[in-house]
Amino acid sequence: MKKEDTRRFEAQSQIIKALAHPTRLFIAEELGKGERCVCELTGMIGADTSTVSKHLFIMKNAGIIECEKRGTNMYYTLKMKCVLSFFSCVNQVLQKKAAEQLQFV
Amino acid sequence: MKKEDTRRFEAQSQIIKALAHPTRLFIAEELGKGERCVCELTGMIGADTSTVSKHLFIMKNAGIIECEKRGTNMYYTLKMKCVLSFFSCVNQVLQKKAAEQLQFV
DNA sequence: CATGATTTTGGTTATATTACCAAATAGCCA
DNA sequence: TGGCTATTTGGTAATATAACCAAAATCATG
Repeated sequence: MKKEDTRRFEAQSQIIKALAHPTRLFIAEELGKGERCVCELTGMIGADTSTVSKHLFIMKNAGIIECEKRGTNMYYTLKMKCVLSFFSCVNQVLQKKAAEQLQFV
Repeated sequence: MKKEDTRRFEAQSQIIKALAHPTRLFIAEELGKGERCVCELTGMIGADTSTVSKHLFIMKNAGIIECEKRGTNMYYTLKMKCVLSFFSCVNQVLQKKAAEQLQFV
């Protein structure tokens, strides 16, 4: 593999990693519905605020979401809506796995 | 977040994690072109055979690829072609990031 | 300015991931 | 069978992730 390809795959994997966590998938799906502040997300997720804040940082850093401060609140929005298209494929994989499991019953 | 949602997001993230590594992205892209045996992939990747084998296991376990043994070789194929659609979105994110970087020069 | 609310940052610990080496396994063929 | 090739599995060490708590930073408001 060429060095330039390695860099490309590293950059790509950084973005995919930014989605590869249950909490971050939830955030992506939730922000797909509209903007949310950290406290709203924290309430829904049920983790420490600092934990949620760090998840948001990872996603923002990857370029998936963006934020805007209004008052004391930080509002996050989904910048790259296309990541929502991941879900349909992922669910296809899950369905296929489930169907295959059934064959062995 | 409900318990059942948590399980769903965990299952989804397991699949996305199976793609969230440079080597595994390479494998996905390569298998998108056709079946490959472990030794072919190992040659292209330039890592230990056991390392590549473990990457393949993770992807197979996630339901993304499947394999078939012929002789002493194990041939892997991309089972869920839809994962290739991830790339287009990921590249959009990368392009947008690159474009934004340029603004600050 | 002091207070309270929201968010981020720093620090620590626990867990997960990854790479490599060595050894085991499986299949082919002389 | 014995040896050769391809692949997987087990073990270990290094690194990366992730959770929580505490503390700092930011902003509105009395």
